[in-house]
Amino acid sequence: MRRTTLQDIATYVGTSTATVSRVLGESSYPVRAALKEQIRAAAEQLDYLPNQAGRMLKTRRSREIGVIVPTITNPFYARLLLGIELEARRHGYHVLFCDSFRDGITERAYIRSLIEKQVDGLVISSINEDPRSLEKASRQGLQIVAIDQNIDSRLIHRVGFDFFRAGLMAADYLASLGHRNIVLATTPLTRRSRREQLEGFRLGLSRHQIDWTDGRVFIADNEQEQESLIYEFSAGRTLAEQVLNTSPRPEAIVAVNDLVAMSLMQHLTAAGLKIPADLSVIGFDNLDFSEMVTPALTTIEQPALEMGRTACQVLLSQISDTQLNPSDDIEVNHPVFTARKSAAIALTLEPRLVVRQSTARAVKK
Amino acid sequence: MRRTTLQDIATYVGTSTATVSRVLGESSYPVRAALKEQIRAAAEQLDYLPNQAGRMLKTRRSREIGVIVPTITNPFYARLLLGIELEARRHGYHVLFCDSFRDGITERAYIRSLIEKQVDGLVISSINEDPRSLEKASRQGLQIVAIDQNIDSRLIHRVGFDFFRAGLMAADYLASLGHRNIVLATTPLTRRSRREQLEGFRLGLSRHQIDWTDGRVFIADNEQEQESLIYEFSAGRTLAEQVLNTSPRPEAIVAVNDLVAMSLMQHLTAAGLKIPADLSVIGFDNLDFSEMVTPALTTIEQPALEMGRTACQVLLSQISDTQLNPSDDIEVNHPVFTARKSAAIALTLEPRLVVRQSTARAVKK
DNA sequence: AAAATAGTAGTAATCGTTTTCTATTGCGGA
DNA sequence: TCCGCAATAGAAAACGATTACTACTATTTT
Repeated sequence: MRRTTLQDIATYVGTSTATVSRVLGESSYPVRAALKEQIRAAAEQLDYLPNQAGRMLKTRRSREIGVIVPTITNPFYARLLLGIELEARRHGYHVLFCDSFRDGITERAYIRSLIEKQVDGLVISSINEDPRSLEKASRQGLQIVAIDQNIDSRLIHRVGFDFFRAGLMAADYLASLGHRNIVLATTPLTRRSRREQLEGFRLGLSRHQIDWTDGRVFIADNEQEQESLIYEFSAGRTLAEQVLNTSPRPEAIVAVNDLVAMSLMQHLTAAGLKIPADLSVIGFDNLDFSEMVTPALTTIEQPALEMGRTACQVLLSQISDTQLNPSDDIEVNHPVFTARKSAAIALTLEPRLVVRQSTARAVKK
Repeated sequence: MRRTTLQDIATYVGTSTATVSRVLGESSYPVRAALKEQIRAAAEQLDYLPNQAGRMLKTRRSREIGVIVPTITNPFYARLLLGIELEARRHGYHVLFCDSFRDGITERAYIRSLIEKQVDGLVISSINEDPRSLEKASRQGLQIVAIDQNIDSRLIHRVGFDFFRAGLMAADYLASLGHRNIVLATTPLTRRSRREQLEGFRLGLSRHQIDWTDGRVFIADNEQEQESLIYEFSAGRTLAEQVLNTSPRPEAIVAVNDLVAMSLMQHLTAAGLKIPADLSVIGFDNLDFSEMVTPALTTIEQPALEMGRTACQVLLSQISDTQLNPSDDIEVNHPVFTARKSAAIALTLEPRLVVRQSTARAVKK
């Protein structure tokens, strides 16, 4: 049951571990062709698989990156993870996956644990506003890319999304359809991205001379509820109630993301409202599911897969940078990308409006 | 930038690595209380985090388990992964996540790579029918739990689902609503689970004296298409076309899973059919999304979260079994569970019918 | 009073790699 | 003929943790 080691092969062939390592590790160090063959054959014969723990200890690289997301049951993050994984695999890296379950303590424990595992880098959608725990990790030599959020720190790289512009676009679009009584329905504004979205939303309204009042933002405060594993679905229900209890009833709703939008529509429809005739709804993300619901959801796309890919590219480019390994350069496919030595990289992806059936022109009164 | 090691702490305090290791590792070996304190303080001071590579090499355990699924963008697998992770975390284990992208080669490469990483165990929803690559891994000392499928092997543990019974229930339910022209719409029958589902479906029909013909099974053969990352959505479109081109048109459809069902409904509705008035549809899985679509989907629940949890419990129980570590016994919450030494464990979860709005009584003619 | 034992700490071996030395050839050029 | 260098290979020293030994006290036990 003991696994085959380099030593086993060396003994089997009658050579030393040094030579075996050189052959199997494709080193440029010269070894007699015949011996090479013998060693390869023996490795095959004995089902040799290198023990990464040993290699890792010596080389100080694990070829693993950690990924921390708030909830994998949100398809947005599932897709993000896929993008990261696809790119990681392309470069021979593995993904250590962690679901923080939207809990700061769990998140910090994971960061710590990932450092112990010697991951070469970390992609995180952090739920902590405070960058200190990340900066500490960064000072331990860990390369970090924050994703889907904006963190202020010279140590942390960022692949973000223009939430402000997204909020602006949503408000602008609804206003341009003639709606005036437009509201924002959101989960608590604990993440900066949500606050930016709100600011964009406000600017959008003001551009159309729509007055701001605090009544324009509905917040679901059932962050803790676990009745559905997708907590946005509970939030959507709560928000639907709030909307129904408000008079005059809003004509158009900007939902903080597609999941909330879907749930909102479900409950509003159940209460007898016709969407988009009675009420327009717009979401953010453009999940695969958003065109499966009825009516198909109008939304602002946030390209999860591309975001994951890009984040991973940035991370790997920085890792090979740090480790001075010029052999395999990682190319980052982003126009704005410029690798500056020892400065945090920040990329921003642009929102795109996807019009479907959940929004309609305001009816003239 | 160099990380703190045990040696650094030892030097700092003026003691040996042995003592430091004993203190920080909470060993039962006695160490003077004062010294203990000093060491702990120094560890804190120097931001010490143990290097798992070193530990792993010596202890031969990584406290990592690998998870391989076919596509994380399918919420069923996302949820399964969550269940596994939740349970793993509870026991101090980490998850190395791998998406095989429904590709056998990739899957095998991952298995190999996971062994190299010294994972203590593996949970896999394998897309390879042939258990040999898994058995080989098992012979390398890896504990393996196959999930969401049935694999024939004395070496591989299983946490499955009664697909046969599920297929039976679906057929039975539709027939009991008075439908006679019932069909099965599925992706290719490359997985055993699908074939079992089909067999259950056949038996269900025969119990209601409904004749079998090959025309009762529709297969979408666009497994390769990547137009949507959720390939079931393309499959659903293809199947919808097949259904629309068939005459007489089926009265009721059993879809191979909820994703296919959703897509089917979307395209059939787009073609002008009313569901469930013109046609009943039933799915499998009971995704969170299945009640968000219109009409809300009737389906047979396959409890993904519980399945993930159970699989992880089984795996961990076997790991601590192998490693003769009786300290932390893992409890498997399943009635049928019996830990038999050196025999594969097999658990089966039972299907449950969830009735919603996509199915209705047949209209009398 | 001698011997066994509990408490405490350090030395050194070990896990499986990689890599730096050190050594031994044989060969071409001076 | 001698020197330097390329080709080839093994010995041994890392990497950072754990742990089996060894060793020295200070008690207990007999």
